Amino acid sequence: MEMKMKKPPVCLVQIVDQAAVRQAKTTMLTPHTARRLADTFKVLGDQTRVNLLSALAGQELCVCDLAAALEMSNSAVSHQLRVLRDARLVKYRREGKLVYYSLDDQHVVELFVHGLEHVGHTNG
Amino acid sequence: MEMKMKKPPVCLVQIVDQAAVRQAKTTMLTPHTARRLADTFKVLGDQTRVNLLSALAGQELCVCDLAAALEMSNSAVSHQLRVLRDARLVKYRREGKLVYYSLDDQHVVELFVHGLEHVGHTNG
DNA sequence: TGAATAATTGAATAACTATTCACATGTTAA
DNA sequence: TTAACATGTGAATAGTTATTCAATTATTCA
Repeated sequence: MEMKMKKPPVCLVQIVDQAAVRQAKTTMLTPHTARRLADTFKVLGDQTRVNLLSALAGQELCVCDLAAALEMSNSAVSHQLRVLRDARLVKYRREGKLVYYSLDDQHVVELFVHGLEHVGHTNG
Repeated sequence: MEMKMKKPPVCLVQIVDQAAVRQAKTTMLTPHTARRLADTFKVLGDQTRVNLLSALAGQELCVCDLAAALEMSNSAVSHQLRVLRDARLVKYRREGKLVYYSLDDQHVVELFVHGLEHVGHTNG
């Protein structure tokens, strides 16, 4: 969760290893890339959205069925689906009164797999 | 323009496709796993922590050098390092007054790579 | 037309979180 | 002991967000 607080004064604490700091600044991601990467992970960092994505891993589902599967209100699900849409993680198609959502690509699944490896669980 | 009002039904879960909902419930992660996966991504979903991890990608660094590289206060860095430690994403070793942090394993780097693929894929 | 259903959305609110500040802890060296 | 320094931490604060509720939009069908 990013906060736009005013920038703190640069701390004038002593640097131990100037070369190491310079090296770190070269390996660090650019501010723009770091922000975008963090934003991507932030979207994945919510249980409801993880549930939505894993429910969509095998099939497309309409909003009300997603709500039933997650046992949540349609409104709450719809709000989170918008976040996933904005992050280009899911796509949707309308079919009459229903809107079917599905994963936008397989990257999410790979991210889940690697994340689960870190978690230390392989089930799910 | 006024809207005709209708009281919402008591049960607001209207299932369209029972079989699809059952199927979704089987593909969904367990609540415990979903929570842990979301927690992992949540830790990665912060620009400061992304910066810390990418700074540590090539070398170990002490707290004050990390603070210098990120141009943040030692306190703010220390707070976030604790989050990374609790998530077992970084490890540390004390050397006199200094505490050197490093990546706990290289799996974080892989997560970053896959996350960056998605970032590059979204193009905006 | 109008009613019914599915989905979306805006506002409000409560819960969460990243940073700052002040102080505490721990280490080294005199 | 004392000082100096690196790091850690609790509380306060302010920005953020997930959910609920109510209303709106969109589509189909009688």
